[in-house]
Amino acid sequence: MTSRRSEERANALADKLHSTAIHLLRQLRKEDDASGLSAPRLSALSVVVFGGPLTLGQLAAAEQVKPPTMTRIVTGLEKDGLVQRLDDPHDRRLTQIRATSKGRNVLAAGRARRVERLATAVRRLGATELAELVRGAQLLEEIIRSMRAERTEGRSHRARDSDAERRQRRTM
Amino acid sequence: MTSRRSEERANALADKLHSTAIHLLRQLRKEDDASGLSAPRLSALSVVVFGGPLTLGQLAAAEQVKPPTMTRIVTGLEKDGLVQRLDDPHDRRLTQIRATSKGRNVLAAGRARRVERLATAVRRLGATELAELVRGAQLLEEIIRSMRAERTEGRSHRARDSDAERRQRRTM
DNA sequence: AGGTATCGTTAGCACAGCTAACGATCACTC
DNA sequence: GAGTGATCGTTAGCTGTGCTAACGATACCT
Repeated sequence: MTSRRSEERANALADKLHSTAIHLLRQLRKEDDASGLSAPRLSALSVVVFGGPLTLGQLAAAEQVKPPTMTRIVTGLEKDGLVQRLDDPHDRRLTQIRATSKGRNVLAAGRARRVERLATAVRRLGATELAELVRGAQLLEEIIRSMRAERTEGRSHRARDSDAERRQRRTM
Repeated sequence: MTSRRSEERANALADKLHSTAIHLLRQLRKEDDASGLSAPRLSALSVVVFGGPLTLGQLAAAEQVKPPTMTRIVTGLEKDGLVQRLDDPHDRRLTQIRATSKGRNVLAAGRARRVERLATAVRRLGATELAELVRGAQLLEEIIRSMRAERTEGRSHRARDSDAERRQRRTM
């Protein structure tokens, strides 16, 4: 039973999370230049490094991006010698993406640099606040997971049928 | 006294906040098509609506963006009839940006639509969890504020001197 | 073998971010 | 008052990210 009151609070919170995420990323983007890696590239590289070799399609899905977009990101990373494209011997349509040792090194450095400012600020928190923020991040992560799930199941209860919706459905 | 242990936790948290923000915005971006307003435009419009009339430069600063970028965003909003450019009678170099009534209406609708998915997910939380998330958002907001402040003061303790740093300093 | 599906790429669009350079205006000084 | 320098917004041009549409290559399946 969602009361009028708690619904408003949920809306306000959603709104704040939205703008907060925007501003956080705008701040962090400023550190990108230092590592020479943009956010999408850094994020993709991270998946490749930690997620082992995987196909371009899998990588695109993991990053919630369409294949053409990931093609370009990988091309950029490859040009910098951070990842390799490898032919899959079993299915030659696939191209496996693997991190090079340079990629692993750069990731460690770049990632550290990128989060440094954030981590510095986070370190100023007391233990209690840190725990609270960890909890908040955890909740937000679950929420995002549930949002993603919502997109592929139980669509019928959703009323509107915008372009975005149709496109989404088409590409499923 | 920052222990080795808590430093690691801070790094891990910073890392998680980073990727979480990326994924949250990627999800929300999918709703943009529905409102016809991209995230930067929606955000700028929001500032104009709630922050009253303000100059383009102030708007750019508020959105942490360079003036040329804001010029284009405002041009787009103006083309859609959501904001107006007004000459300042006291200083004719300035252009005041003001929201139209259409802009106010569209903001309400678009903003609601954009956060709808997020709000829906948020509403599934229990009261306790909601409070926890509110607290987390609040902490994160403060952290971002402190990050921004750090950029303009006490720069000396920062060791590296990258292109990004230099550019930042130059444009201060 | 032939048709269909899948994968990655290419081409082409829109948008957001930046710097550099410029014109217009203001403010200050001589 | 005239000139000099600062400030504001715009324009031009670059890079990068995201998308769809269309295509070639390969695999699968009957």
